[in-house]
Amino acid sequence: MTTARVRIAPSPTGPLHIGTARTALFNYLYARHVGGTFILRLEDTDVVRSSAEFEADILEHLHWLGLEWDEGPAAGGLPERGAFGPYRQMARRELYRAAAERLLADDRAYPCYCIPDELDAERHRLEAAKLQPRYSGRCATLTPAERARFEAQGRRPAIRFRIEPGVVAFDDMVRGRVEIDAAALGGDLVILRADGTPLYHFGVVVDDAAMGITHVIRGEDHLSNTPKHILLFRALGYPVPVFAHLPLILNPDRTKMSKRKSQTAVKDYIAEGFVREALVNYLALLGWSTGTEEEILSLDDLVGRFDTGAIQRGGAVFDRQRLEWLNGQWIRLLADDDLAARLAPFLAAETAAGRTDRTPSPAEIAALLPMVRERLPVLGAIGDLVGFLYVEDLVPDAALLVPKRWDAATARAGLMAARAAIEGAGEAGFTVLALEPALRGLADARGWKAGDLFMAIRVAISGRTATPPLFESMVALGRERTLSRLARAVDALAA
RNA sequence: GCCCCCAUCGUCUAGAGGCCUAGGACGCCACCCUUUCAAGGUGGAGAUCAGGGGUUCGAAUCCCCUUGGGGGUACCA
Repeated sequence: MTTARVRIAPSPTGPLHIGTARTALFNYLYARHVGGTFILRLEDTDVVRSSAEFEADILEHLHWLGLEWDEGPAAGGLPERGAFGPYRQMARRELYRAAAERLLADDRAYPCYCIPDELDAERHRLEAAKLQPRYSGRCATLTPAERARFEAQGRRPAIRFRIEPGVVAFDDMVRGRVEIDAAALGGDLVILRADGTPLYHFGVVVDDAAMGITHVIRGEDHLSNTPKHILLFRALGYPVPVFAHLPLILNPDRTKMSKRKSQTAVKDYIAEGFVREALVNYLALLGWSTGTEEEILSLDDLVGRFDTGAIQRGGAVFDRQRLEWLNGQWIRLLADDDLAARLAPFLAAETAAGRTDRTPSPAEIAALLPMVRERLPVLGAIGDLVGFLYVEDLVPDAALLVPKRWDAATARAGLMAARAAIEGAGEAGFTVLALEPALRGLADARGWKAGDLFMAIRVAISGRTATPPLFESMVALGRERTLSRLARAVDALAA
């Protein structure tokens, strides 16, 4: 056991993002590996973009991934957990206000009456002149009389933190020593808006301190901002946590992964039928490796092997193909009843979408498993694989019914003979074991290649050229329907 | 522009001075297996370790420069 406390602090301004999920995962792995505490905090101070729906999506999917937090807000009917709450920033406004007051009292901060338009204009002027945009400090030295005049005009001040000159250095767990000159920070920093809500940089620091966060593990996009946080921690008299900046997950063009260029919502991966084990496994190995050649690793395996020293420094391109491969691996490892249960909603969705006429029962799904398990890169592929079993009317394409080496007449004769053989074999002969030798024997007797006969039958019963194994498929379809589909295919070829 | 970070096969990575004629995985290509599709098996192509200087008996590994890429630079997070 250690007293390490780490957190994931998402903003509910969008559905759970793959990048947030990965950061959450690394925090979780670190916490569990060292026996520390994993905390969830919602940074909902961007009132305009935040929503309850997004918050629910984030919580639901972190939970879905298995990243259970030890402390976090009340949600979904469950009570708040942890002694450091509340865990939503909008409920902590008094803390920020009080912290800002302290900085004001110490003259480490001052009220700023500049209005956004003025600041924008100023910034654009500097950018146009190829100069570093930075706050002029115009309000840094206002006299009480000047402040009173602004107040009299009805201006409500934001609070700015004074950035003192000097070099800020820290030892990052993944990058080593990082030094940044405070002069590069853009001047005095707004920490509180006029309406009293904190800006990100301030909220994080006040909360991380108040919640006793010991290790801040986050994306590299925060690296340059870290000195601001360190300065704030110091000004407030708080201990500075240890930082670890993770490499970014990248679009194929190597820019920061974005909704615009990649599929970023975890829920969209779930909808396609990626399983949590694969997503977790894949995300963990994006930017980190065990140093061994193991690659199929459960969440528990990952916890046991996690080591911040092995975290990669360069960004990692998100490779969907590799994710799919891992997903297939995990699907193969699932227990029968587990896989069946996860498949059920996808089969129901096929019916809901009108692609099938009915949804198989749990018993039917269980029977399907051996023939589909190794053919599913994602659970959502189940419809394409077995949908033909659950449609009423199947009209096969006459052209597909004729195998490459055959002509239509042969196909018709083959299907008629096959139907007769199957019908003649009766109920007792309609098993996987009996069907194969019967139909193979038929092909031999007629001088056909078994594969051609099988292909014609396959298309007749399924409408497709790629299906699960034929005899299993026929049995799953049932004798009556197999016979009628064969008859129908014969008719289709006669026309 | 300025600041910071990064740099091994297309992609994810192993490699922490000699074990590297650079290993594995995904993807790709063959072949095997095979009733199709998968899965599986075997093999192959694929990286002058971004380039250039050093240091060293010896460098993918250490240092410097260059180049390239990324991130940051808000009263967004």
